[in-house]
Amino acid sequence: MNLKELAAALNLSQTTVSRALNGYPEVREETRARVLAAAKAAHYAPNSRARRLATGRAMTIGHVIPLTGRAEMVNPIFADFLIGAGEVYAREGYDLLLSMVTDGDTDKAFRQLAANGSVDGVMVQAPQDNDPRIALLKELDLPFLVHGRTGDAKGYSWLDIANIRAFRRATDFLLDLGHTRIALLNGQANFDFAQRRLKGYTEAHEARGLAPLPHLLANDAMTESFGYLTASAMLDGPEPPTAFLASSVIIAIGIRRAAADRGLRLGRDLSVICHDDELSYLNNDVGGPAFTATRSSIRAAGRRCAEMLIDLIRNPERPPLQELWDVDLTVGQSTGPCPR
Amino acid sequence: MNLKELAAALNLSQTTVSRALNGYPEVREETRARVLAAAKAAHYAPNSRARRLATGRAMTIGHVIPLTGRAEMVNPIFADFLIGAGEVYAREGYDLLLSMVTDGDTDKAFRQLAANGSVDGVMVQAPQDNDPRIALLKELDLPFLVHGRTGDAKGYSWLDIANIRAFRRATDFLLDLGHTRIALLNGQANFDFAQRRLKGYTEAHEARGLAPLPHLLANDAMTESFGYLTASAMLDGPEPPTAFLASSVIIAIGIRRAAADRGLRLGRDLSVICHDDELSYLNNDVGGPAFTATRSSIRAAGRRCAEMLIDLIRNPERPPLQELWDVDLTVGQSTGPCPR
DNA sequence: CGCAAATTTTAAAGCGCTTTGGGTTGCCCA
DNA sequence: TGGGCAACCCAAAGCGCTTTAAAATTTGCG
Repeated sequence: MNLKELAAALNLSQTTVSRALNGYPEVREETRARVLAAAKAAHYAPNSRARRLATGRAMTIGHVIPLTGRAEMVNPIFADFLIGAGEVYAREGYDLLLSMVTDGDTDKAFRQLAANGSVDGVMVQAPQDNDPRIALLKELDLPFLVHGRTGDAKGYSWLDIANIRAFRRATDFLLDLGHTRIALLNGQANFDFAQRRLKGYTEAHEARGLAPLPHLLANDAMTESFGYLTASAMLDGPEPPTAFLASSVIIAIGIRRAAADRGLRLGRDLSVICHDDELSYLNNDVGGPAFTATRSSIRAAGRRCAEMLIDLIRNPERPPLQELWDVDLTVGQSTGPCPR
Repeated sequence: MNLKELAAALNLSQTTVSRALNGYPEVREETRARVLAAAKAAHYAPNSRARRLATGRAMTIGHVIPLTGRAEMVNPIFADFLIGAGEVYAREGYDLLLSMVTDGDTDKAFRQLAANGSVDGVMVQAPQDNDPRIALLKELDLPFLVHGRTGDAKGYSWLDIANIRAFRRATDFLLDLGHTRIALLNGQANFDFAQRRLKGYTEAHEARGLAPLPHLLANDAMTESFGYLTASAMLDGPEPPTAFLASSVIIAIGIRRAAADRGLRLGRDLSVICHDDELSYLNNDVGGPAFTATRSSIRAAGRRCAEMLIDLIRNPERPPLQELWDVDLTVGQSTGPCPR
């Protein structure tokens, strides 16, 4: 059943039927009712391919996930983000086009999307310093929204959390407890968020005249094994840390395993703070939060990012939207005063 | 730049240009070369909306993710699956349309997809018994592939792992080690895979004249907190288990936390086996596998499912494709003989 | 009651591509 | 010389919708 047939069955023109269906005012309410009833009865749904061609809008938003060898670290986080964004897209009538590209092809993917018009806008996640994607998307004149930010963060729209402040806060909390050997297990160094977190960590130290210890800093994809191996090595090495700061719950879980292996009790023998994206399957709150954590729901971020991007798409002339979310520190069972 | 302009610039008809670009034989190689060069120079890419309308193919595959209150458990698993599938789609020129729907609307979502022709086929994950989606998709005549299976598993295409065998194997392994109080922390009971795993577990017991202990069986969304809370309760309860069987690494991590809280060492005081989907950020293999596990890469499953689905789309008359993957048991550090 | 204005409906022109069904051209061979 | 056959190329007809411009109908009002 297509529009033509439906119109014929109703003895109306395609124009009128189309207008009735799309809520245009120039059709009598009685006619509209008739049309809607017939459409429903016939299970008519406009062909989206034709509609997209006719309107010139794709009603689709693209998420491009680069698959580098290692940065699939994005997974646990990107999934929840995706779900948040997807909820909003569904509500607003947008489709979500997910594109997996091998790392070097990100450029090509964006150009392709822009050239063949299969999306109205794209979401950019986890920017690195001076991320080339931003310049490219500006050049392509494709609406986009960055989750995170980079560089001077001017001239484009983004939503980010206050990483510096969060990690400064977390570090202060540990310093206040008397810890001085605090390890930082961070994400890969080229990500902007990792740099900001390091900055917060460093600032907290410097404010007290302390210097972070280089042997306690590590960057890598945020996997459980990174947490486990690095914590193990640090704990077994000289000048072991008495506290860990981890950029993700997943890393913290690895740290916890390393601690357990050594018979160390979290919160007593060893302190751990992590950044908690509030992943749905890693709820940190059951029976009181397990990990002391800086928290910010990545899913909520996905939702808000989607809203902002849609806003941008609908109002192309809008100046950049920028939102900085503050992050709170939840004290859990994984921290305690520095032993001895 | 569109086809018309490109053709005009080349002094050729749209037909010829289109054919040259799409590799049809009835165009001279010299002409084709000219066309390709011009297209490249002009950064021409055919408008996908127009192409889809003209060909009648969407070149898109749909994944519909139901967002029930709790089954967002799917997350960690669906993300890796998605990545695997996405790799194949990209290679084969298909787009991936991701649709988040609130649980009751799954039907509507599928009907919509079918009616407005925005996808050529859909992927179905985590079927429940007698999953209504399967009947619906048959009725809608939309190609689909099920990851998992249900019911008699005839009459439609699927890829599944040998859940019964895997869990029977794992249970036997624990029984062989002398464990008799083996807890099973399974996924939600309505999922087909959970039922099969329970079956494997039960069969292993019955083969030795043992009966599974009801108080050691639990079903829920596969989160860390489910593992933690349930294991905690069981360990503190009467007749505590000496071994756990978990349907996911995430659950096992929760169990490990419960064990650590009680000063129990895995592999010595308590044994744990889990099913490992080989999630990229939860590598179980660093420095020897942490958990003894039945393993099967969910990402590889995603890849294969995508290939099968595309095959189905391209050859609509093909009889159902069905693949059952065997699962191997990797012995790690989390299991040992029953203490005492 | 009649005419202009407002309301409702329509025919037809795209949107940018693919594809059908012919045309041309050039070459070979009788 | 010309008929037949490839090899190339093209005009035009869709694909199913939206939207413009105009026609038909109804309404308002002196």
